Formats: sequence, C-alpha cells, structure tokens
Amino acid sequence: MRNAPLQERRNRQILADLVRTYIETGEPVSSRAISRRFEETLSTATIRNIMADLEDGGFLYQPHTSAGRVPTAAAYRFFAQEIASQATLSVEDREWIRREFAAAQSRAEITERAGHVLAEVSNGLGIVVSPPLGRTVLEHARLWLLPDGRVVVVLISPGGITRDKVLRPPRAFSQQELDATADFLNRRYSGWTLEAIRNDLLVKLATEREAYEGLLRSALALCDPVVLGEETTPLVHVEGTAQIASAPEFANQAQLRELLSAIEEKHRLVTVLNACIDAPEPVLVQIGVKEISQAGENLALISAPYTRGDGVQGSLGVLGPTRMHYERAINAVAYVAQIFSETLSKIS
Amino acid sequence: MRNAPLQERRNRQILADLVRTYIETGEPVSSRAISRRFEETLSTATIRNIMADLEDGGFLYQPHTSAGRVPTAAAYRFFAQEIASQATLSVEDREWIRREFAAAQSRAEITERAGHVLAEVSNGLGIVVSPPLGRTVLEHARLWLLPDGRVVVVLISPGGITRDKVLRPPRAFSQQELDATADFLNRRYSGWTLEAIRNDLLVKLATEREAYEGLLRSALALCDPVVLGEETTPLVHVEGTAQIASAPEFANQAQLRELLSAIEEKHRLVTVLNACIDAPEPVLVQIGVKEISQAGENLALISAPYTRGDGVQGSLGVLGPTRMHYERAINAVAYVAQIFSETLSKIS
DNA sequence: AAATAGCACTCCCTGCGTGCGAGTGCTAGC
DNA sequence: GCTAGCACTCGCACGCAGGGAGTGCTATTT
Repeated sequence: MRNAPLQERRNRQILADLVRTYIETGEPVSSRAISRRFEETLSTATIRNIMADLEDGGFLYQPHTSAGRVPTAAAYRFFAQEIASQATLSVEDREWIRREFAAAQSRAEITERAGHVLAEVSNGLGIVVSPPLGRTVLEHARLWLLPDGRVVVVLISPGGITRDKVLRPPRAFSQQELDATADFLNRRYSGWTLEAIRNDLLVKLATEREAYEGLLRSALALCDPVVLGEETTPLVHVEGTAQIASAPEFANQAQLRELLSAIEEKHRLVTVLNACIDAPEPVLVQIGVKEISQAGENLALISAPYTRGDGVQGSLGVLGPTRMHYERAINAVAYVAQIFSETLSKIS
Repeated sequence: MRNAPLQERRNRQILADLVRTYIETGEPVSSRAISRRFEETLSTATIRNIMADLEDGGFLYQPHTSAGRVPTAAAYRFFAQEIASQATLSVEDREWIRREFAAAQSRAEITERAGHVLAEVSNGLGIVVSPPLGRTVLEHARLWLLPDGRVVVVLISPGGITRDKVLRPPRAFSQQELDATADFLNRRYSGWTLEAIRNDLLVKLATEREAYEGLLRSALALCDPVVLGEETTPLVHVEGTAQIASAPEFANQAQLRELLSAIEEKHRLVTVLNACIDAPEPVLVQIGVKEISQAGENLALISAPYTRGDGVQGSLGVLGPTRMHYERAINAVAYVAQIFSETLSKIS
C-alpha cells in the first residue's frame, strides 16, 4: 500500500481521466476505458495496478468486486483543483451569460437571471444569497406622518434597495420631530450599515446622557422595527429544482426528499454558501456538503462572492451532484459573479 | 352497460367507500375489501357486479385484468362533491392553524405560514397567490428628490404594502414640482387601484388638454416605472416541494421533474389557481390539472379566494396527488382562506 | 524492475420457467 | 336480485443457468 499515489505524474493524469469519463458516462470506469483514452499506450493490466494503488489511497472505490472504479469525494477534490488552474469558459457560454443579464433591470431580475444561468450551466441548483438587511448601508432616511398617526419609515441605500414600513409608533410623533430625527440619522449615520447604526444607538443610549437623548430614542424606536422586521436573515434565491430532480443520482426518492427539504430550510444553505467569502481562492469548490443533508455526500457546491462597489455583498453558486461538469460550472460561477457584481453597480 | 350507475344510492356509497379505501391504502381495491367495509352485508360477488357497472360508467378502472379497481378522475370529482357538503375540520386542526397564524406579523410572514399549513395538511404543495401590483389600492403617494437628482417614489396602500423605487427621471424635477404631483395624486386618486390610475392618466392625457397637463405627465413619468417594474405579474408563493417529492405517485422521476418545472413557471399556476375566484362554490376542487403538466392528471388542486376588507385579493390552495385526504384538505383550505383574510385585515 | 499477456474467478444482469396468491367474470342455484 | 362456486387471468417472487464485463494474480517479456 503506497500512501501517496498522486506523487507520480502519470497516476494523476489517470485519476483525472477517470473522473472525467465517470462524469461523462455515470458508470463505473473500467481499466479498458482508461487504456483507450491513452490510445492504448498502456495496457489494461498496468492501469489496473495503478487503479489499485489509487483505491488504496482513497481516491477510488469499487461498487462490487468485479466492477469498474468510481471516484470518491477525494478524487473530485483533486480533480477540481487540477482543472481550476487551467480552464476557461467557452465564448458561447460567455456570450450567452452576458445576454441573459443584458435585459435585467431591477435587482430582483438580475438575481433571478443569475440563478437561472447557474442552474442551467450545472444541471443543478442555482443559488443566490442576498445580503441581510443589517449589512445594507444607509444613504438616506426619511420619515413622515400619516394623517392617522402612523409613521412611514423609508431607508434608502446606495444600491437603490429601499426598505420601508408603515408602523404604529409607541408614542405620538409630530412631523417636526420626525424631520429632526431623520435629519439626525442622515447627518450622523449616512454611509453606515444598519447593523452598525443600531449598535451605536444602543451604546450611546447606555453610556451618554446628552442633549440629544430624545433623538436617539426616537431614531431607535422608528428604525428598529424596520430592521428587525421580516428579513433579518439573508434572502436566498434558489432556481432549478426541476433540474436536480432529474439527476440520476437522485433516483432514490428519500434522498431527493431530504435534499428538497434542506433547500427549504434556507439558513443552512446560507452558511455553506457564504464560506466562499472568507476563502482564499476566488471560487470555492466544496465536495460532499454534509451540512445540507445526509445525501449531501453526493453533492458539490461551487460558490463565489459578489460585490457592489468595494464591499462583498453576498454569494452565489451552484449546488449539484458531485458528478457534474466542473470545468464549465467553476468558470461559469466565476463569470456570473463578475457580471452580477458589475450589473449590480450599474443599476441605480 | 348502464349509463348512470350513480342513480342508485348504494352504488354511490360503494364508490365513495372505494375512493376512501384507495386514498388510505394506495393500492387497487378489491371487492373483498369493500365487502368488509359493509360488514359483509353484501357478498363480494354483488360488489363485483356493481364495480363492473361503475367501471362502465367511467368511475373505475383496472390496472390489469385480475387486479382490484382504482378510482378515475371522475370518481374523485364525485367524491369531492359528496364530502364537501358534510365534513368539518377537526378541533385540533383548527387550533393548530390558528396558532400558526398567531405569531405572524408581516404580510410576508402570513403568506409563508399559510403556505406551510396548506402543504402540511395535504402532503402536497401549499400555494398562495398574492395580488398583482396593479390591483393594489393607492392610499398615499410621496415623492422626493435626492441630492443627485434621482427621485424616490413611495406608494402606500391600505394594507401597508408599500412599493418604492429610486429612479432617475427622464427630466430634472424640483422638489416643488414633486410635491405638487404627489398632492395631485393623493387628492385625485386616493382609493383607486394603480391599474385604474394609470389608465385614467393615459386617457386624460389623450383626450383633455387642460391646465394640469403638466401634472398628468409628471405623474405618469414617475409612477409608471414603479408599477411596470418587477412585479406586474402576481407573486406566487409555493411551499412544500419536499412533501410532494416523496408522494409515491411521483416515484416516476420524469413526472416529478415535469411537475417541478411546472411549478417554476409560476404564471401557469396562477391561472389555474385563480379559477376559484369566479367559481360559484367557496372552495373549488379541480381534479386532473392538465394545464400544469402532463403528469397533471394525477394532481388535484383545491383553491379558495381570500379577501381584504371587501375585495378579493388573490387565492390560495393546495396542489397534491389526486390521492389525497380531501376531507381535511378542503376544509383546511376554506379555513386558512378565512383566517388569512382576517389576519390580513388586522395587520396594518 | 516495470510492463504485459493470459487465465481463473467474481459478480451482475437477463431471461426463463415455475408456483403461488389475489382477484376477477361468469354461471347456476337460492 | 343476491350469492356460492369455479375456472381463469395476471402479477410477482423465486430459483436457476448462461453470458459478459471486469478484476486480481502470476508468469513472462522487455
């Protein structure tokens, strides 16, 4: 049992070829198949020896004694690294993606487009994680009074994502008070994230007893419900459930069911997807995503962060069967992340 | 071949019992099974004769010669009618539903809750169709200028659903102009639906050449992009994909795939769901929904409209396998529609 | 020493025949 | 009009044999 069969260059190539053929055919790969790919410069017997080594190394396994070999998660990991360095996206794919984004106007639309493209390219799920409200930067706040005493709160961020809420405030406000509060927020907090604003308000209230305590209280009373409302958790957009349902690896109904319910619990997805934000590489490839579901072993997740201006906003990616077209998917994710970021900055 | 086997009361009861047992077991129902349900007051032979009649009438069919009978779409339709008149929801179910809604604050939340409840109760999909933007009633409009010339448009409706957009207007506006326009909208159109407003503006512009033509133009220029934006089509919320994936009738992967992609094309769903708005009965039961997909034959859709105040806003319902627990589902849909309407009116 | 040819062996898959059981349709009798 | 009885039809599970794909091992070649 040699422990590091990947030392040898030839072994690496054989492993890569094996993964590639398995991805194409979906069936255990025999020594003959590999030999053919090498134009028979190596006999099947030789290949068999190498395959045995690779199996010892944990890169392959046999479904049963007299079957071909199937790549393990480790093999996919190796393979993803191997191709990540070299491959580029085909011109057609690039153009297609560009076209898909061209018509999109609103943020909602480009999110949907992105999800669609990613699903299509991977035969899996296209996922886009929008940033949680707390990370949104405040550009401008506006408050006004409705005749019946309710208050309309509108928060505008640079992306043109506005959040608003009509709320019944804890005490009556006059329009003057509201104006003063809005003015205070705009003057002092324009450019801050909502999260930061909230924390600052709380700290200030606790520590300082100043002239503007009233303003602080008003600001908190009015902004808190907006920020704490519906969407404190990031919004997850998933496209392509139909695709993944038809993948042969999910012929097993129970597994499919588990996967689908995992998708419905979006917070789990978010954590795994957002891992790419802190990762060193531009595109993160995760093979075997157990966090998602038991069936996650057979899943691969390719994700990349997207930005708006300078800051990271969220992440997007592809969740599909481990047996997927990595070359295309990895590059597509990178490209979509880029175009997505660009388009996001463009629309006002 | 007798043409109307349902004339006879006994036949009706046998058919209903057969459907009921089939829903329970999921397997072709034999004459013996029915005989047992009748406490053997009728022999299997008699039952067999009746079943043959029912088959001629198009209510049953045999998967193969020596198998039991399976209900057809017609049988389900009959069954749904039969039970619709009598059944009521269990106390536990009522309480459970009420509890589910109790905590919901925002419209988004109650929509999600409703979807969840409906999915749970039917082992199928819970679907809620929100009204298209055009049907929203305008309560109040507000416009303001940002320092860089962009304009924030906020439309408030009685439900507290606000729509807003930051847009770069076709020409420069002053805050005075904006105020005048907003004032005009509020004075003239408060209480109208956005659709109606838009049409009226267009008509007025075409026919009248009046002093306030400028106002009309401004109003149109500013409101149109908001209304025409992202959500002109109704919003469809679907919950419970995981449930339906595990239904034995979708063991066939191809069918499941088709169904899932049908769900992704939401506009198709909307049409079928909204049929209940114009239907005479409070809850509409559709058996075999071919509009959705080929596999739709095995699908049943139970839907009901919901209101806010006086007007119908949208519809909600359940999409599941024909073999579903109708009693519970029909009543649940009715009840959820009611609670949904109430809760909708309550939240400001 | 590495690569290869050859061979025995393992295991899956398919097709075939068989028997069993559930369920029906029909007919004769109550 | 209902029922008992019987012959008949299928589907299904089982066992079995044959073929094929693929492997591991060993002896041989380079």
